Amino acid sequence: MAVTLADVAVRAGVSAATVSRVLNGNYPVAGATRNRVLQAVEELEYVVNGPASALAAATSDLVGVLVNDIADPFFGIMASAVQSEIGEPVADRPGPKLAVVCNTGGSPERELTFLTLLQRQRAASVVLTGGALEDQSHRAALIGRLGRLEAAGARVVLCGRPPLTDTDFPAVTFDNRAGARQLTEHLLGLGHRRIGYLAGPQARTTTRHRLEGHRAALTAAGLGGDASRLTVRGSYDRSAGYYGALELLDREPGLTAIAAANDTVALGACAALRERGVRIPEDVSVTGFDDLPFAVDATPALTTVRLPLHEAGVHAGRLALGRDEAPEGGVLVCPGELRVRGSTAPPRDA
Amino acid sequence: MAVTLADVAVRAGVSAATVSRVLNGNYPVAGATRNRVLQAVEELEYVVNGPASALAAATSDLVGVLVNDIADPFFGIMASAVQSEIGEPVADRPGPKLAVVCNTGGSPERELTFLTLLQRQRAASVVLTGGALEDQSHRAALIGRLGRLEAAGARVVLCGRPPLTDTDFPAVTFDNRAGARQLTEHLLGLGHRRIGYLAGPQARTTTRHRLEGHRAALTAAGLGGDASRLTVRGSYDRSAGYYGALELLDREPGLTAIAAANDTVALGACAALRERGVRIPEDVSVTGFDDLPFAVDATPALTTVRLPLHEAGVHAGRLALGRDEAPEGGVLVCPGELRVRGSTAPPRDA
DNA sequence: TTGAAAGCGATACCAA
DNA sequence: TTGGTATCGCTTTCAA
Repeated sequence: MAVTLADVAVRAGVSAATVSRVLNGNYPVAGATRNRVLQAVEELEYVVNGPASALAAATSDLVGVLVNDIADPFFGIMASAVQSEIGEPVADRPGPKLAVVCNTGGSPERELTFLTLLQRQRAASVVLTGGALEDQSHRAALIGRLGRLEAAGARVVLCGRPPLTDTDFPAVTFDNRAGARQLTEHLLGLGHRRIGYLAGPQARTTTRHRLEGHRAALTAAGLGGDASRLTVRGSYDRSAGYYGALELLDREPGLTAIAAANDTVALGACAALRERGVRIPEDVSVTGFDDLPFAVDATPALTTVRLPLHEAGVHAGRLALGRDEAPEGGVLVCPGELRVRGSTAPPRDA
Repeated sequence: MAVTLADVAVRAGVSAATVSRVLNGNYPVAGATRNRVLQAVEELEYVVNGPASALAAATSDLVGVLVNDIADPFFGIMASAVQSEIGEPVADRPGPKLAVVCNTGGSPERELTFLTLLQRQRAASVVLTGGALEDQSHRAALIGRLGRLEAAGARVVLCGRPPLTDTDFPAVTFDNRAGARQLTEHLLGLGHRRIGYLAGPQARTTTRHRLEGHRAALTAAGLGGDASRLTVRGSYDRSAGYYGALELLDREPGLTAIAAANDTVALGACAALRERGVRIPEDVSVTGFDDLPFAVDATPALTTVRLPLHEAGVHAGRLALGRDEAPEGGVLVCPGELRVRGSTAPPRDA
């Protein structure tokens, strides 16, 4: 049988209550007693029984992090940002928390299922990252689930998706519209006129907002007419960028630039262009939306809209821990900031 | 207060024991009773209390997956393979397990710490993925931790690292030596004679085995003399590939090929070369070790040694679940398989 | 086939 | 500053 708190108590010659107090450090204990307890813990190699303590305290030290695609470095960075934030020992609360990374794969059902699983584990908090599905019935189901989670004592934080109306869960969001607009404006400023756009999957907040920003820029430049012909939709992965770029070249051989809804897609597009013998950035410029270390040096011509993702993850982590006040109106917007990296070539016919 | 098993029992007009039996499905219950219980569960929106059940049953349905770098798609793929193997999450049945992805960042201390946290959660099993540190004292500490985990009832599986001598934890491994050797032999077969090598971090099993394979190929070709001059060490990330490639070009301007210890490093190398105006694959060929969807179309000239990663994850998942017999001697080797993708150009002076 | 009741291991309240 | 002890919600014999 495993060593229990009672064993430690006997060894240290104190009561179970005292051991618990020492371990949780949230109650005054005499120095000498304290040392004896710690020594007993050491000698017996005692490891707290998480479930038992979660049962008694009615909360665990698990933090759920829902991601759309765990193989995408974007989410990897978010997850580790949250983990490093919650992993540090905190003054007011005992015990480092453990992040449970749940990969929904973008599936709404799995999103709901994971939330139930996390509720079952009595997760201390839950961070939902990445774009949300724009679907009324899913939205309703989601709100129901999150409401029950909150009622069960969990803290809910949205990170990278807009706040849920009719709820007041704190949200850390990006200004996707403005960012995408800046991105396209930048290309326009360089003289590009035939710009393809690789959009994300249907009915996602990020997809829509970024596309809106892109179109707004085009329209302002009097190029709104071509917009829909030069937009290809796909998922947020590399293959979408690959096939999307080929499709764009097909539709418009005179293309001089491609803007992608995220960096992973942009990399796929670069691959397709290279395979076709198209030079980057001399024949076509490719730009992606995120700003991952991942993408930084992969495509030297990449123009990125800087979104402090890591920082956002930390914010979400703090909110999940309850260390920050929820921001004004429950929403914290991480502003976009344009950053041009390497050379972004002018269009061929400029 | 949250809905409990007792509430469901009252509602269904049965005892708590019966509800438990219905929910766990591991005991005969009359059909009618069963239905009444399930209906009550539905009506009350009952969610099992994981900690309570883990306490009573002395085991949880958490499976820990330790990874070296969660932002590396390699580990993302491993993690999701394990997750999908241990069970498509289903809310109403306690069967499916939940993967807890722990990012060690390659730090030995964090590795140990996470293992303690997982033991505390009474994890049903633990999968350690990726190369292991070659350090006696860490190895001893690790064996101690894993032994205690096992004693506490957890199943331990190694995936992508060699078996631990003096223990009998099942292991799923890759033939890193043979794979790396094949990779370099392939380059040699194409006529390359000045081949740079981007090795991984010090004291890692994968680093050493792959380097040995590479050197064996060079030595067999009578090129062992240049090996150490043309080897640069770094971490397993993109920037290591970036700076490593620049360093290699510096040391040997006449370089015609670069082999990298993994795909992420290879991509970094490609970036550096492009930035320097070196053509890939015309001036220099770059090859990476893994075979990730991630890398597949990123570098068309990439020569890869195919390692069935997903399959390895599945194996690890099965072993973690106890669904497979532990393989002979506790070790399952996933053989390497050479696969050439795209064109790998001949050396300039060939 | 079902119910009653004894734990599982830690927490926190109430005394001392 | 400490100890005793009643929970917490579920699982699992043991009886019925």
